Amino acid sequence: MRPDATDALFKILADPTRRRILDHLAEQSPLNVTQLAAKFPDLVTSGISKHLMGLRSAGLVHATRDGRQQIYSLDAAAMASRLAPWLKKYDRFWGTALERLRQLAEDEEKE
Amino acid sequence: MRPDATDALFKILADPTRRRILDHLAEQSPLNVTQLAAKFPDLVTSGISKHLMGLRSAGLVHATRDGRQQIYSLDAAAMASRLAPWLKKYDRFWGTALERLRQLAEDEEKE
DNA sequence: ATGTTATCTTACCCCGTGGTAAGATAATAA
DNA sequence: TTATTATCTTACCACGGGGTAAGATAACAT
Repeated sequence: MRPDATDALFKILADPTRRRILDHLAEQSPLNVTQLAAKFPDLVTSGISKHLMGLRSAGLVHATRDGRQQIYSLDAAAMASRLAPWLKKYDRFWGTALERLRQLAEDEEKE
Repeated sequence: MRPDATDALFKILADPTRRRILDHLAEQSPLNVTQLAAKFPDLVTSGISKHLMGLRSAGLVHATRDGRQQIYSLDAAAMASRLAPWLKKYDRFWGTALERLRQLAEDEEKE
């Protein structure tokens, strides 16, 4: 009943805008708040900042300060380790799915 | 802006009760609605039914009818294939994380 | 046929939260 | 110092959605 770490992770990942922020940071890191906000023309900077605060307190990104700017980077290792316990529950089923995933990645590389 | 398949997936996975339903179905399938509802003493059957309908329309579980009972099973292959496109975006980062995941699974088997 | 059981449907409440706007804070510039 | 820029904070609104309760359906029992 009381929310655990996995609950917090999926709650954070539930929002499309936050996942898109992660996508952008995966493609290019680091970025400051205004650079990220520029990628979302129909959103306002404070909203992006709020999402980033959430992502940071969830530990999926980390921020360093340069002057007055907060510079965000993806923490992919943290993402993987937060996700692992949940994925592990279904190992029994998608042991083959991981193979398939690896295959997808290899197919991608060939293009 | 318009929601895509990944948005729908994470929206469905966002709710802790729905993930727990998936957990139960991973542990034991198939189960009918009342059997599943019995696992959630502080929730009412109609709520569980509603969640199951959501999971079914998201394609993560499938239901067969036996008399007047709807019998639900986990569709782990579907889960994996829905999750793969998103996971694939981060392959570059957690190529090693997949190894780590496999390692976790192997450690589990030893116990 | 009626009664009963299992599930779905509908309507409703209410809390959480994404989004915005405006003010506060902090750091650079002049 | 003052002005400006970048970010955070706060307050607020509005919508979505989880949860419940009660009614509707459908299938079996008698």
